[in-house]
Amino acid sequence: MNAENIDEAAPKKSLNFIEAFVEQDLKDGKNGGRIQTRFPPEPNGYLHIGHAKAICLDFGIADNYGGICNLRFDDTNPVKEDVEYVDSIQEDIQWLGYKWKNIYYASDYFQQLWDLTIEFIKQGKAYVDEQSAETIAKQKGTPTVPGTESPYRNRPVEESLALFQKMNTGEVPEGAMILRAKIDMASSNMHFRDPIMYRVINSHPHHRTGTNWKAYPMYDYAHGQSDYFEGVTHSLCTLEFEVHRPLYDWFIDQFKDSDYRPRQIEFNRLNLTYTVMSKRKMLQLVQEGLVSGWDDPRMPTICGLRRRGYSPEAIHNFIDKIGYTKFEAQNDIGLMEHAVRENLNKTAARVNAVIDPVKLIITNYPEGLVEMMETVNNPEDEAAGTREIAFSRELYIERDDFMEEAPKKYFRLTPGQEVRLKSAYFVKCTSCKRDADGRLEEIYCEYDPMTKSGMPDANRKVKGTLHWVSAAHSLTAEVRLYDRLFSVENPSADERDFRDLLNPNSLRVLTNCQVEASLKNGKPLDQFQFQRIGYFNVDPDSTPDKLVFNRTASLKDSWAKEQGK
RNA sequence: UGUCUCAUGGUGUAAUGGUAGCACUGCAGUUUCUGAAUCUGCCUGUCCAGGUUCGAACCCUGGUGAGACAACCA
Repeated sequence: MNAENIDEAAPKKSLNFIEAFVEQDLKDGKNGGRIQTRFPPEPNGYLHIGHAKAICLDFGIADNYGGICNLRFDDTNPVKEDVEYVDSIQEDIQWLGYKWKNIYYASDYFQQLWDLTIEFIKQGKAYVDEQSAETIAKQKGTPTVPGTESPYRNRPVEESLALFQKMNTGEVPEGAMILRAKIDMASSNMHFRDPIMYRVINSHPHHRTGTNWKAYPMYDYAHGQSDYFEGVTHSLCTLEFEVHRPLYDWFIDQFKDSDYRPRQIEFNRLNLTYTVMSKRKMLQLVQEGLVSGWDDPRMPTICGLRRRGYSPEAIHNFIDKIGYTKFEAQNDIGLMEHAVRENLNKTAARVNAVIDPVKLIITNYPEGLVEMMETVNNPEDEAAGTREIAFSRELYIERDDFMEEAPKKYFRLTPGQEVRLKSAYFVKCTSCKRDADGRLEEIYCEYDPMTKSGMPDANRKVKGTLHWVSAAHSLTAEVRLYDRLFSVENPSADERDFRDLLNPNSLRVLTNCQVEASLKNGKPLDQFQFQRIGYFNVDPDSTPDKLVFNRTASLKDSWAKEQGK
């Protein structure tokens, strides 16, 4: 490459294939240069991290190309839908930082769709089929065997028209009649074998239209037409809809009356290792009480991640890292953890907490003396400032920060080895006391008064640094790490830090967690492990299943231990 | 024995006819007031076989492998 080209080449940002399509459409002058997308959830569950991937794309494309993105609830099946979900979906999208232009509901188009369908039937392109679901399924054939035509296929238009009207009055029981498009029972694409356009549902009222309608349009019909009504230019969806695209286009062609046409483009859905993302399974976890709700921190829902301490930025970072392609991928949960660490390391305030405390007594430190030690709130953000924490003769440290007989690479407290107490002094262990069962009760050590933080001697090299709380100044909290209840009988935080715990700050936390749940059929649910290292959002109203923990040093150890290494 | 889609290190992704690059993981080292984070280095890749071309991850042909499709779900 010669010198002239370098300047042009350098800033070139690689596009994902969808952006490339959009740019090509723009270049071709399609749809008058308009860009419009939509995020079309069915309100039948809470949004999860997989939806976040779609949301970032739908809203992101609109933002990047000066277009608009609407929120549309695909509420064509009242059996599964509920306003609870409508509300939570809106909340979660907003939390992610996106603003839709308009909110639409597929149910808003029921009348329009109905009128269109009447015309469609009059043209002889659809018929009412009165066969049972089983019969129809049988006649459909298989992917390799052509289907057979329904005996009702060529019934008079007037008859279909009259029956279609009846389908919506309530006199037709569910399952007795459906409206089918007359296409091709021998098509190699199963979706063309006279697809169902309308079915009767009168067992459940619709969450918005109540009992006004008894006949409801199916996805394949309603979705494309909704896109068309709204002026969507790029209808982005996941790979499993690839086979539906020809039908999507077919229905558009039947009704379109201008040059404008929406275009469906598919991308790969998010598959996260160790993570259950099926709405059906998540619903089961909620209904059977295996989790505290859709926002249980172990859930991969947006609200669960929010409670777990993920920030919208962290989720955006993660989505940016994984990309959009045409093939199924397995995304490592580690990548998501990396994204959240990257973000929260810069923003989360740290506090001290001891989970499994053991008393550390500094034998040469004056009894009754209390020194206030200054410590930083966030080592990666000077603006976060400092706070003071009380230091005294008797402290608590983490039980596994001490080993009487330590292996060579153990950098924490062990007899004869000097370590730093974070923001305080260097101490050297002299001895320890054990109870009759050999359980560690107290550790004794001596401090070096010349090594207080900030003093010249504090620059001396030590291998290890430990966190601690002052016994007399600490408070006890009952904390739960996900499914594990840690009842800390001894104080777990100094007073100052305990107040921090009640602040709505993101805090680091250790979250080793494995859940095994059983499904109704007795088969074990995929063993899933929601998070190894995580962060927690602590809010004042929260129940005590929150834990603050400022140490990351031993995470690798504890994880290795769990793996039996 | 159909139709559609896809195939790049362990994983995730770039390169769209012109030097296979980036990130995560792993390993090694560095640094740090907690072994995290940071920083550095290393390892590892174009599914196979032909063809077109000066040149192929990319275009063509044929294999192989994977996923989606047979809900009155979306």
